[in-house]
Amino acid sequence: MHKEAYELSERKKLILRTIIDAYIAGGEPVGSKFLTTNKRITLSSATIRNEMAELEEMGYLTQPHTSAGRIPSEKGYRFYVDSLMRNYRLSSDELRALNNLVQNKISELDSVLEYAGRLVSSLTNYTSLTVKPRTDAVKILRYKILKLNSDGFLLIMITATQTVKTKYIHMTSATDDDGLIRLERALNELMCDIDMNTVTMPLMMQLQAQLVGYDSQVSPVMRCIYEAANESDSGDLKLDGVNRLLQYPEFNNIDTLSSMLEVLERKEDILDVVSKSDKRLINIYIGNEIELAAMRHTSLVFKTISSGSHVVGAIGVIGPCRMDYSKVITTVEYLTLGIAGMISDEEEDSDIYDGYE
Amino acid sequence: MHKEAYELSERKKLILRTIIDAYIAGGEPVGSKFLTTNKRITLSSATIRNEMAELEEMGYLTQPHTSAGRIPSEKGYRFYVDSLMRNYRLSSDELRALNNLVQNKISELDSVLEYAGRLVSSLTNYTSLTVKPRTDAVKILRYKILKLNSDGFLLIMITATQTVKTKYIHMTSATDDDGLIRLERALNELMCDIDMNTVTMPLMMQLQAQLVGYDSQVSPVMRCIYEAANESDSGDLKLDGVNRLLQYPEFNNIDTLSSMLEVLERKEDILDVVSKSDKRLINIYIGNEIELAAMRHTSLVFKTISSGSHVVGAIGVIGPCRMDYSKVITTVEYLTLGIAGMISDEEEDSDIYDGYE
DNA sequence: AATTAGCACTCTCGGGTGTTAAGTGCTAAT
DNA sequence: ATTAGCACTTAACACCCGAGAGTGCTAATT
Repeated sequence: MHKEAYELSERKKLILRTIIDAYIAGGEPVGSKFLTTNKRITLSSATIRNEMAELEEMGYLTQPHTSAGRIPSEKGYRFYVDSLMRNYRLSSDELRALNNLVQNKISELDSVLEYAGRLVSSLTNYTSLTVKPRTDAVKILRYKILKLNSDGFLLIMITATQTVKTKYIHMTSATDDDGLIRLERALNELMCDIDMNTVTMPLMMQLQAQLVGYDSQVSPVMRCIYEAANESDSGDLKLDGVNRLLQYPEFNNIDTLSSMLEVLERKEDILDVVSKSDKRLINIYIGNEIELAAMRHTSLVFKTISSGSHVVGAIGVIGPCRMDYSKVITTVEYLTLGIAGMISDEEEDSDIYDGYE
Repeated sequence: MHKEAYELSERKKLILRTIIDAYIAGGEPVGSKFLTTNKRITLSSATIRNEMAELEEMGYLTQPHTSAGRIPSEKGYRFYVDSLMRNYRLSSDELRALNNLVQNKISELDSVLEYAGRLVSSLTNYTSLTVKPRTDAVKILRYKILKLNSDGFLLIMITATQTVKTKYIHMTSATDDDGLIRLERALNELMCDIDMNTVTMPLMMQLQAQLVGYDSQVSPVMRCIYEAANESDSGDLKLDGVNRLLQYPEFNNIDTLSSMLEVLERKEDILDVVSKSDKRLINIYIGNEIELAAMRHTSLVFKTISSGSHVVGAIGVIGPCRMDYSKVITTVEYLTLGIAGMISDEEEDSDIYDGYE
């Protein structure tokens, strides 16, 4: 699969994997002597040292200083994630917690994501992130007008993405029922399924023409429609368990921590990364693999949740490069699949999206 | 106003104020020698030392260790805020930034709060917080039913707080228009302006009775109404500029920082404090004045934004006890007033709340 | 030819020590 | 009542030293 796979002997792979496992678990540089305690490695420390020196030369390991053990480099982690890592088996407790959330069928996606974030953070002990995707400008398929009282009416818009938006519109001058019916008809004739940025003067004039006598209503209505169509939910990123990062020695340094918090606060950047990501597979960014300079010492793992063809959210984890990738990946994948299933179940009940905001 | 005001000679007050001003500005314990450089104080360091010793005995100052200068105690800060502090004058740059936000009439309250938070944080250099209040279970004043297609209809609910909620309801069995009209009428007769927790069996049976032939529709509708009424927007707290706290030496200690982040993550606690606060004046909590143990070393300043009689949000600042109270108070008050004004302007345009989510 | 034992070397970490600077409290003089 | 002067306390910093961990290299062993 990878060129590197042929570059390394089985023995080197074993040593590399053992080192990375140990470093992920303990967080301290791993020395040759420690490796001799591993049952699967029956070599003297000297031989291991030679192998480690070669692995370092090849770029899989680095040394914090000459008299310390080795720690994985980014290339090392990458190879580990791609080829070496063992599958994590969720414990029964963990499974129970995860299933609990999925089966508990909380109807609103927002709260599902909130609980999911909290759960992922507590299970993995890293910071979790949940994303609600941005919804771009949207086309409106159909209009309904509902007179509420003598002062105004409710404009109901059904969008192309099968959601409903409503706006209350205050009537500047009394408009009789006939006017509202004509307005509704005119909107449905002229303003359906078009890109709001292409509304031109001729169209506007046509609209005005159809509504002679009620044209004072047109401009507030148009404003509302325009707003509703462009209400781009710019995407929402929520984090949970930020303070968990503090327990890892790599963030005991104030500078590292500071740059980390800065990243977490630049939510647009993270949203950008998520929006540009693979929508079907799990995404793993290790250290500098992400373009953000301040994320040099952190890794990001996430997966989007899809319902049918469209993305409804994403769940992931942010933590140190020394992350328990195996556990994180398993947890995130299990949960995203579960939530996707839960949503598609729900959609069987109702074709249109039930409950929106 | 305060008993303490009589306890202190003018000279003590001058010394105390000068110490607190200096400590807020510099963050380092203030010694007697430094105070002699102040033009308004024409005393020798020895005299000042005596006064400082007395102020310490009275509880306004403390000493980190015997050979350090003095720092204000919580009592000291409290007295400073209540009686000693000078008014801060916003600079023209600051005024411009603040006015810019207020005059820029962004229509959605959400984005206004978001920008306001960012602005407050950047102007004061502390962490800002913005709160959208929780909306409790709500009574529904009126129902409208709108048939969208043969599969289902839209249930529109106008609430007592003048907002509109809609739910799409899937029809299990085909229901003709007459059924929907009768459903709407029955809901408006029986289910208006009542507390959802008091819906009793007799009421349910009455409802069923009015809808003979269509009763299969009743239970999903009831479920939706119940959900809509109890969709308690549990309040939303957003923070901005968390990383700014790192620049203050009081948070250079990992433990302090950790407990701080923990507090920031327990948003419910902060929401609680805000919801129980004074709705008209600015609220200032210094250190332990707040019940949360982990906030021992932080202060919280905030003010709610009201439109007419109801609270639409709150803006504030979290920072070290050594906070530039004067600047923070002025900034927060100016901005909350500005936003309140901006909202009430808007409400002149439309009686009902225009644009909700 | 591959592996291993042995050893000199390097580097960090923690503890101990001495010095410096800041600031105090007290006493006696003004 | 105020102040000068002085002895005292303490944190902070720099410095040194030894212990411990781990390495790379060489020579011996399998």
